[in-house]
Amino acid sequence: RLRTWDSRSQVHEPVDRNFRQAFSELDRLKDKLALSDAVIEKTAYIYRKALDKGLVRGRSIPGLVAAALYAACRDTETPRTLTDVANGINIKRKDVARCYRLLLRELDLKMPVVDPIKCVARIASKAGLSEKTKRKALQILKDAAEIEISAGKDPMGLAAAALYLSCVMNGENKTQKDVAQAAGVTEVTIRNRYKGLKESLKL
Amino acid sequence: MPQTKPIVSIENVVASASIDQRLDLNIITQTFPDVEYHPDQFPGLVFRIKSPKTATLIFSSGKMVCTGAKSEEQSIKAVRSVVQILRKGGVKIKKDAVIVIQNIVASANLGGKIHLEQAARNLPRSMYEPEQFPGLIHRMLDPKTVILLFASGKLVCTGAKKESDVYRSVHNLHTLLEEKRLMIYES
DNA sequence: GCTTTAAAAAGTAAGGT
DNA sequence: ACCTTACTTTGTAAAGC
Repeated sequence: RLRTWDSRSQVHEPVDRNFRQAFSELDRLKDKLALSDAVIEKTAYIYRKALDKGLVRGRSIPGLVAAALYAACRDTETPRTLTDVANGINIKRKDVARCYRLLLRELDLKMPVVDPIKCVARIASKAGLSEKTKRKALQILKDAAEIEISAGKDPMGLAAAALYLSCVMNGENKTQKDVAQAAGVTEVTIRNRYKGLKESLKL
Repeated sequence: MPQTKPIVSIENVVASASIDQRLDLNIITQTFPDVEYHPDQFPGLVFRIKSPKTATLIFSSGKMVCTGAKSEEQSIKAVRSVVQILRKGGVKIKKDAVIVIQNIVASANLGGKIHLEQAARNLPRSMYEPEQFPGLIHRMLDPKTVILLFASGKLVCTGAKKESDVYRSVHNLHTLLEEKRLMIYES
């Protein structure tokens, strides 16, 4: 396993030193972000393709490793945000996002769109919400997807709003601020999505 | 073929120009008090004119970049105007500027909503990342342009070198969306 | 890669009242 | 809650770090 790592460029190039350094960081991240072996292997596969395409030339290796890792999470629908990966590797979120889009463009990768339903569990546990509230939020999001209110909206904001709406309906005492903080979005976004969900789903 | 006629507006035209002679930007700065010139920050001097409303970057090499015009014609008119104003201010410019349109940005409305998520899966060379940006980014090969497509059916087309490229791009995408049944009409 | 210019789309964000 | 301002994305040239 992980033989992919060893079958790249010559061991004496500066690029290779950075390469090893970047991947020792990936090992740290594996624990920090609780990543599976499958995700790590997929990261290796994607990074290898980027190397073969010459995408690493003149670019920061950590940035591309982070982007490959994020792409692997997306491809396997592992709920890790761009911010999680960026914070873990200690790079700006904007840089990881730019490298990620470069990988999609140059390697012709097609990723499943982030599903707000898969964001619910994380937000709910961070905010300490009940199972009942979580269940109702999932149903709200399923209904929302069918009416296509989700198009163009941040999945995290939608999931947070569905959970907040669910709290209100279940009488669970959580503030917008609690949910917003757990989801990493602002109260304003929750308010806007909440309004949209209530109106379009007539709840 | 498309069921609706898209409404297209040219929003910004970028042109490069050269008067093939060096310029002293410090003298221009003294002559025209409204220009912005901070060589530490950027080598170009910013020269704004009210009509056509544009901002032209002037470099010591005599090359320029004009941005903000609403058409190819206005962009060319703006560059000529800048050169004329410089001459009136005492700057000796021998040749007329050689102007090349480099980029045209336009907005358009296809007149119907879009199944964005399906479009992301069915349109080649497209990416849709709602956590990063609300629009789907589509790279068209001919004309070679990039279109930012939104769920509302509105879009932004950029990268065109001619106004006709804009209309062709919008028509091509509109036709493609209809063929793949990604448009939702009647609102 | 960055710096600066312009403009649109729609979403998100931040600050003030 | 509002409003305003500002940032995200796309493309493009310019000279220089």
